[in-house]
Amino acid sequence: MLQVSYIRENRDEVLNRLAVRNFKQPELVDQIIQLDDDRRQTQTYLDSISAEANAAAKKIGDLMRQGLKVEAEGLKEQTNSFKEQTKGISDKLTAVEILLQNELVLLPNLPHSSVPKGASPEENVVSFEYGQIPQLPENALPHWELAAKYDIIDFELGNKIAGAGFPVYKGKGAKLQRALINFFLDNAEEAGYREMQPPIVVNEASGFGTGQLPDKEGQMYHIGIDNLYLIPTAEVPVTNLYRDVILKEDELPVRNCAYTPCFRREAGSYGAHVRGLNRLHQFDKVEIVQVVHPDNSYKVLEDMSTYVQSLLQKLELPYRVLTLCGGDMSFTSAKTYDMEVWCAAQARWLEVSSVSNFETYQSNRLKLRFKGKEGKPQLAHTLNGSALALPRIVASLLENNQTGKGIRIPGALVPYTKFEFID
RNA sequence: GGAGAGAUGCCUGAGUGGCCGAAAGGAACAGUUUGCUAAACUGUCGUACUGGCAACGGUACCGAGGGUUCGAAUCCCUCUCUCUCCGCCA
Repeated sequence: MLQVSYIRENRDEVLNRLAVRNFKQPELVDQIIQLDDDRRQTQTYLDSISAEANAAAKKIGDLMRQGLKVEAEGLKEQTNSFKEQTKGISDKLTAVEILLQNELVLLPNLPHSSVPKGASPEENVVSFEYGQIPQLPENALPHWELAAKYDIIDFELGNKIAGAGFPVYKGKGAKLQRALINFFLDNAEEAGYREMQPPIVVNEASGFGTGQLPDKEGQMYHIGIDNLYLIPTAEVPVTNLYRDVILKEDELPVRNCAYTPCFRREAGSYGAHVRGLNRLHQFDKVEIVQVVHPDNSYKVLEDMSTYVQSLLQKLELPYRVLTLCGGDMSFTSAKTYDMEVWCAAQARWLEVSSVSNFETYQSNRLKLRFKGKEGKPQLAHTLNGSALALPRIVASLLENNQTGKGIRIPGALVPYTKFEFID
C-alpha cells in the first residue's frame, strides 16, 4: 500500500511510474487525493468539536467538585448538542476513511526507475545468462517420465490420496527433496540468514499484511472451521513476524530464511505447461526475507539476486536472470528479478526464483518501522526471494542430467544426498 | 470438548467514573560523578492523525467493536485472543 502523503506530494511522479506498469486506472490517484482532502477537512472539524466538548466536560467536573450543582446542570444542557454533532461527523469520517482505504489498496507499488516499461512477459529484459545449454541424446525424456522410470516421484499415488498437484516422492526422490532443503538452508545460514521455522497456517491479519488478502483470497487454501489459511509461501509468516513492530535502527538489517511447504490452489491453470513438477498445489521452498534500511534496499536486492544465482551455479544449472517489466511484476513489488533454469527435455525456461524489493509497500500495510536514536519511526523496506523453490529445480536436474547411467547428482549436492546417481 | 481467569506503554505492574496518555519498578538512551569492565545520581523515554514557517497546539488510542454518561482504561453488551485446571493426544 502506498502512503497517501507520498501520493499527495508526488502526484505527477506517481502517475508516470504507474504508467511503467501499464496501470489501467490512473484516475484513482486524483480520487485518492480528493478523498484525503475530504478526510482531513472532516477530521479537523471533528477535532475542533471534540475539543470543545472535552473542555466543557472538564468544566462540569470542576463545578461538581466545588459543589456548584446548579451551574453544572446548566452547562450540561449546553453540551447536549455536541454529541449529536460529533456522531454525524465521526460517521462521515469513518465512511471517508473506508472509501480512501478501498481505493488505496487498488494502487499497485510504484516501479523503481530502473524497471523497464512494459505490459507483458515478452517485455521482460534478460539481464544475465549463465551456463551451457546441455545437448541431450535423441531419446531424452521429460522429467515426469524420468520420475516414473526411476520410481522417484509418483503423481498417481498423490492423486489417490489428495489430488492432482500433490505428488508423492519416493526413495531417492524423497531423499533428493530433503537434500535440497538442507543444502539451501546451510547455504543461507552461511550467507548470514537466520533460520526460522514458522507456522504453515496463518490468520487473516497476516494474509492482509503481506497482501495476499483480500486480492488473492481464492489462491490460498482456507481452513474455514478455524479461519486459517495454508501459506502460499514462507514470505507470509516470516514477514508478518514484523507486523506492528518498531525495530531499533541498529537491529537492521533483519535477515531470515525459512523452509516451509507451500500451498497454492492455482485455480484455473491446466494444460501441458503444468505437467509433472511444473506447477503443483503443494511444494517445498526455502525463502529468504530481509528487512532493511531504505537507503540500501537496492544494494540488498542485488546481493539477494547474486546469492540466489550462486545456488544455481553450485547446482550446475544453466539459468538466466530476467528483470521484470512493469506490467509483469507482482502488484506489491517495486523491482523484481526472476531466475529461470533451463529444462533441457522440455526445452523451456522455468522460473525457480523471484527476488523482489517491496520498498515500503508491504511495511506500510504491516506497520513495520524502525527508529533511530533521534527522530520519528519510519517505514523499513522489505525484500524477499525464493532460495529456492524445489520442484522445478528437481525437474531441471532430472532432465538436464540424464545419462546412460542414470540421473547425475551435481557434486555440491552429493554430500547431502549421499548418492551420486539416481538409477 | 468441559470449567475458570485475564487482555493497560519495550517489560513487570498499579489504576474501578472527572485531578489518567495513564503511578511505580525494571529495561533502554543521554549526561554527571567515582582512579579500571561496574555502581550512584540527574534527565529523556508510546503511536497515529491533524493545525502552525516555527515556538507550540488539537484529536484519537489502555485487545476489537458497540452502548450508558456532560465526562469511560474504569460501568453495560458483543466479539477476538491468551492463560490455568480437567479431558483427549503427538
